[in-house]
Amino acid sequence: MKRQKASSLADLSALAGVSISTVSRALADNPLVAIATRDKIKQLAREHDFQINVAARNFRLQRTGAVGVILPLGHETEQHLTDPFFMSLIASLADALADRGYDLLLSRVIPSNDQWLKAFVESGKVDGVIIVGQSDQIDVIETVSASYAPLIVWGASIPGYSQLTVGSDNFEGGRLAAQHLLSQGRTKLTFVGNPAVPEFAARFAGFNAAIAQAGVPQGAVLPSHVTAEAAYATVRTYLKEDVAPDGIVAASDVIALNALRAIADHGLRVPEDVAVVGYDDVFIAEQTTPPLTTIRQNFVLGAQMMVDLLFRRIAGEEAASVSLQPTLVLRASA
Amino acid sequence: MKRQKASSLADLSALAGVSISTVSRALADNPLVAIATRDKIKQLAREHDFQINVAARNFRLQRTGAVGVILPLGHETEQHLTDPFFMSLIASLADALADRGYDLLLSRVIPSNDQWLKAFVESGKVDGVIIVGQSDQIDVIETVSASYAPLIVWGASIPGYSQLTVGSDNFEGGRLAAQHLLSQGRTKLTFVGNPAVPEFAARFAGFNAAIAQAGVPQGAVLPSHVTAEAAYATVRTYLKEDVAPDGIVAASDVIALNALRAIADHGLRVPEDVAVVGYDDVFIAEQTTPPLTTIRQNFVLGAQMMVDLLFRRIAGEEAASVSLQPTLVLRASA
DNA sequence: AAAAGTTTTGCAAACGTTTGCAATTTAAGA
DNA sequence: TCTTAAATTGCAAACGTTTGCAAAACTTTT
Repeated sequence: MKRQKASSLADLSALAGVSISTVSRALADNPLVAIATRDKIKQLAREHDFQINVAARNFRLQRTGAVGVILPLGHETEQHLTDPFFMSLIASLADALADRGYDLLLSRVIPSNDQWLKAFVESGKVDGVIIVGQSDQIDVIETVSASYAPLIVWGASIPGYSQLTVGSDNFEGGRLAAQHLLSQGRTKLTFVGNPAVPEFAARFAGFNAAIAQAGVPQGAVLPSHVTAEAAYATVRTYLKEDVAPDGIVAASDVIALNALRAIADHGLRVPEDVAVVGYDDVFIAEQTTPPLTTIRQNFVLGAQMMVDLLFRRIAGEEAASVSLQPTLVLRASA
Repeated sequence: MKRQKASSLADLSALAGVSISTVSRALADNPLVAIATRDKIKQLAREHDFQINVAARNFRLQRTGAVGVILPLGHETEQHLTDPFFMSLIASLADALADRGYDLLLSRVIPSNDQWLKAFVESGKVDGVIIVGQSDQIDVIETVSASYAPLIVWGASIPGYSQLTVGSDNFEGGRLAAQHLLSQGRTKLTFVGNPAVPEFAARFAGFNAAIAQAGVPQGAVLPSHVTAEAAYATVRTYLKEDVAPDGIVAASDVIALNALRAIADHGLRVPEDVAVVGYDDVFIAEQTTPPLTTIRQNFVLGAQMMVDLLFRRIAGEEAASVSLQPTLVLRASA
């Protein structure tokens, strides 16, 4: 009977013959309580394998110990389901939050009205929110972020918007990709990806900037959706109807992957006839045929920065948006 | 000043000139309170956009409103990071839980000692736990599951273990894959994947059963790790040293993908020289060259079943393990 | 107009913690 | 031994809800 489980401070205090407050303080190693008492109580806690009730503590402390991570599924419902980049980012977020003793509350939301975010932050379920990808909800985010500080967004920092973002420099990434192709003497470049997605818009802008600087003919754009079949079909059709480009910059690796297939199925060779540069450097990028030259985003660092900024905001400190520099990863496709 | 935000029942009760209890009941549409009062209070709540404090409510009701989803990273730390199948499963879990008004608390754990699961369930942070993949923690899970009912595992149901599992019938899946190759007249089959992983062990057993039944020579096994490079290297080496098999069953699509590459790099053709069957039917499976014939696991249904069983357990009802039938998806690789 | 019944409201406890402050015990100084 | 200071402990409130039970306010019946 001695080793029964103690499930509250009250249980433990009865066992130890002291008050609840003393038990609470003892377990927190508060020097207010005599060291002998402290040890005795901690020993007792161990014996009866006491686990403090986290929910109760958090409630008393007026916090939740959790951070909400939201995936808004705006224009591309399918995308986030499986997009390896976002998944890696989330895994890293989970780790970074765990390091600080926080839990990750995962929430997929399909925005139906523009109250979803407001409702979420005001529900009191989390101490802060990280939104993974702006999707088409940038204005909703902006509104809420004006009055709710602990809110960090993975995505583009757009002029005129004050939301706190962390993201790789998509303009630079797009520029890098195009520049790489241009440096190989390629002049007919096409960007595949839907510029309605803010991230993609910036990549496209960088792509254009590189082209403009090189003084070659303007590039084309294929506003493909992110899903696999859509990207494949788009590129396939494009190759049939038009003069083939000699270089393709894809807005993501998933798109690039399908571009590779489309090009192969069309009877052209990569990179000899058409070079392809992807974006993200997801884990399959090095397993495609040929392995994909791509723009790498450092998701581990990104996750850490987001969590960093978030806790700064929670603490009421200043914080500024961060732009991470993407890098070109050279493989065989370009 | 009128439209100030009310942040507690107390605020609202002051505004309405009634007691807190009445407000609480009114918002819950409790018929105990007069309909006129109810309407008035609900109106007031809307005007001052009142949001109930979920944490406080859950605390009072002695629940958390959250379910923990744990990814144990046992032998293959890298695997779950990006494995598309698990990610899809998690996304579906998020949806299924949201349907019931529950939140998903995501937790990646690298088992250091055998107390991690016990500590988690006793922390009082969640109302139930879903473990995604048994990893090498099957005994830890079994121990905890003996005394903690609301615990569901995605994985294999193994004789002698009583943990409540949902999983696809891995034996059947392995059998299907091998049988398909055998039906094409192939006789020298190899299984690629590490049988120390329980799921893989069952697939391998099914693979062997099909071979035994067909009466052809026993199959070989390449205990590859799940990571990309490892799988590639394993297959590559294998092809060099030995008589090439004419059929490969991979324990996962990621492995299959790399087998495809290794075979191609070795100068053999798929499926003419070597046919390959994958496992999972992740979204890239139809984008490989050639597209992958594979065994599909229905993760949407799987997620729903898990959530179903979990809530049955939470409600104290009976529940039994579920085995989902996998299906063969025919594409070009076999 | 009083009694009995019905509807509506409010009081207060409870959930398991943490913590300011007061009370008690112990030690130190005279 | 008595006073004063220091160290240790305990009391009680608070966090925002929900809910059993008692009280109050109405209705109906007599």
